[in-house]
Amino acid sequence: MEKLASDARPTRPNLAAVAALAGVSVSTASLAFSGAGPVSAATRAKVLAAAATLDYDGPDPRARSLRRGRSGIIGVVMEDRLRDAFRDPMNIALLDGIADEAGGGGVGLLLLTDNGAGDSGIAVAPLDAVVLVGCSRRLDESVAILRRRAIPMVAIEAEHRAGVLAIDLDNRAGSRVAAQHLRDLGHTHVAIVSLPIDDSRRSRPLRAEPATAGTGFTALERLRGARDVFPAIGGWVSNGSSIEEGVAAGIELLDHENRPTAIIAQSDLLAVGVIRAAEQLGLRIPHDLSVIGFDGARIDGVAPYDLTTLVQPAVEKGRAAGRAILEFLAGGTPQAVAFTSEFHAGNTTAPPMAASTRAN
Amino acid sequence: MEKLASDARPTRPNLAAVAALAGVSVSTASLAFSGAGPVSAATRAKVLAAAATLDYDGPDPRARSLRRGRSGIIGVVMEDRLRDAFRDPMNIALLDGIADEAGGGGVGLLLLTDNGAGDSGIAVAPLDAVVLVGCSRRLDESVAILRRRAIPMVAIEAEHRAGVLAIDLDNRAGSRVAAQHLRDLGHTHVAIVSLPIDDSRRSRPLRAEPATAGTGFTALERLRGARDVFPAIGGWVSNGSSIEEGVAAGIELLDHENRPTAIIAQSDLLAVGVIRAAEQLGLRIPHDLSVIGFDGARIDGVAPYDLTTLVQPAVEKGRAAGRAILEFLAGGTPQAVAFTSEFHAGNTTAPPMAASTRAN
DNA sequence: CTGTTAGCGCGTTCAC
DNA sequence: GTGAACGCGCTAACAG
Repeated sequence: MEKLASDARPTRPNLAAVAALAGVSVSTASLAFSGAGPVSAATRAKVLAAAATLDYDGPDPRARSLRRGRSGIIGVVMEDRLRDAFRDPMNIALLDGIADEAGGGGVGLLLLTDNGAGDSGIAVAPLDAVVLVGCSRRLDESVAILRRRAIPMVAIEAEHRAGVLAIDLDNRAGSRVAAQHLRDLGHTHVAIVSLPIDDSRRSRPLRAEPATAGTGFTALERLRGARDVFPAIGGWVSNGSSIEEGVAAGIELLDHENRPTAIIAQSDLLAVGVIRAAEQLGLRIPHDLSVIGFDGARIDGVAPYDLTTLVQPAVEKGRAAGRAILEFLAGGTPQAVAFTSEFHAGNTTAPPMAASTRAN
Repeated sequence: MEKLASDARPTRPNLAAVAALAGVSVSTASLAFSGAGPVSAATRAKVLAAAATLDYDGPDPRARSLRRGRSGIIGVVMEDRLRDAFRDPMNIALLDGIADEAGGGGVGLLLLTDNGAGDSGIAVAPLDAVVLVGCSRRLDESVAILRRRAIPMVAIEAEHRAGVLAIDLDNRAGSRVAAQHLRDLGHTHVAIVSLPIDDSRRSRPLRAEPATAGTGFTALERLRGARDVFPAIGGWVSNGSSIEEGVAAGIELLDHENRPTAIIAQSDLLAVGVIRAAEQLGLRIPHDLSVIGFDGARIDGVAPYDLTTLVQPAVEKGRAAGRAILEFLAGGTPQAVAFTSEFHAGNTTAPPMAASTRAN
């Protein structure tokens, strides 16, 4: 009795129901929807009509993905909280590049954050492939899981790992160019404002220690580049790429007697913040202080300055990641890619003021 | 023969294999992983050991999601390209709020863009629920599909639709407050810089036409609010919420004799752009021009101004959406939510200069 | 061109 | 506590 009563379908119609109503077999109905095989126009029409009658609109994505072994979902893993990650325009450009290249044809980007704690969803999401965005060793466990699952991985600017395709940027060489530029101008007292270099996420002075371990791979590489030229360079460790952090760092570094004549900021956002701080302190750019950034973000609000910086191809990095993933999914074996940043000479750097003219 | 040869498993181990090796049944093994049922500690240990031996690490997400009818994925649909959507800090705050509330426990946010063309992935992604972010009628078809699939939908600031839970903001009332503020100060010649109001995505003058149709629901609501106070208000339609667009609009509206004494910008980013444009033209804020924004984005780079604006609870909107979705998924029927924006009196508005003092 | 048959890998009834 | 069997909804082989 109950069974008969519940015959009024409280459940979504399935392909079998449609096929039955259309008077064809399930496989035929399946082909009619996927369009992957030879189906006569008449049959397809019948199937579609039956589907319309039943309010059925295509195969269930979950069953489809089980059967095909593909979900159409690409995971994008970041270590930060979303709000922090998206504050940095480089990450947005990256995402955009990935979406540009791999986002068509029914694949979506699944945003995942993973701080190594384990509840990241990485282990339970139906992923076809993964892009690791600047991910540190904290994620080793997640990476191991994905590797066992044979899910292709691409890492953008991260330490190289077996089984993870690397998309790199010449962070060290670029920073070296920046530092050399300052040295060539005659600067000797130079400080750096770095991106976060470890988990602590505390804004603090940057000592001369090597800081080998740590999570901020990009930050460490850029630091190494600067130290290739100024081995003992110190400065300030920010806790994120933002103008605010740059201002704070700038105040710390500049608001005393023995201030540096030039500052290398590890991102353009930080550089803009440093410039703001300098202005607040009454310093003129570039006469009293040279500032150089990194990224080429073309941030609104730098005006009237044209920031000297290293322009990196952020969108292209994303595109390369997207292409690599498509190639993986097509069964190929994409090659690692290394991008280079390009020095842009703006008007925020100049020779240090001579001591004579310096005193006011 | 072939079958025996291929016995060396080239395929990922599955639960059955693990169970066999552990000498237990599949259901027991399943329970050992999900922890959902009573399993003795000894048995679980055996299962886990077998899993480790086989390099098996937990149920296949695809099969799991078919069986349970849940994928753990929440779709976030935006109409824009990602790069445009993420340029607006409000959208980022929104995402963050959603992730905050619904992002724990193995669910991720799937970014989908849909321009109504149909290849959005919305139809094929294994979604548990969807958040529509400011989506227009162009997405009606996608919405219909989701509705037939009985996938819960939440829409943030969109025209109300049957079967879609609304999370609203008092855009009209807020804009009315802004406009009234200017009127109270004595302004009569006021212009507006609006967000995009249709598909054309062309920056252009805003005529006095009502512009009823169109995709920009939020923009139209805010426009209506302004017209509640200044019925014939005109201005400029931007093609996105950015400082650059604000500058362009500002130049258009201000660089001639008969310029307005106040400008209502539909976003803080636009407002900052307008301020920049005004500065470029040698106008002082707020003496020569009053500017009022919307959002309360606290944009880096407004200094030294404290922008007069309407502060909206963007993160809270996201949180509400996330909570609503969780409630839907728990079988409940969440209620629509309407948020209100709050007027913040900064220092970018003032009475219009008297004619006598005006002519420098 | 179309129908039949077997699973994909798992969770969940039931019994024992 | 544990085991056996069934089916989620679909698609990939093959057979006709």
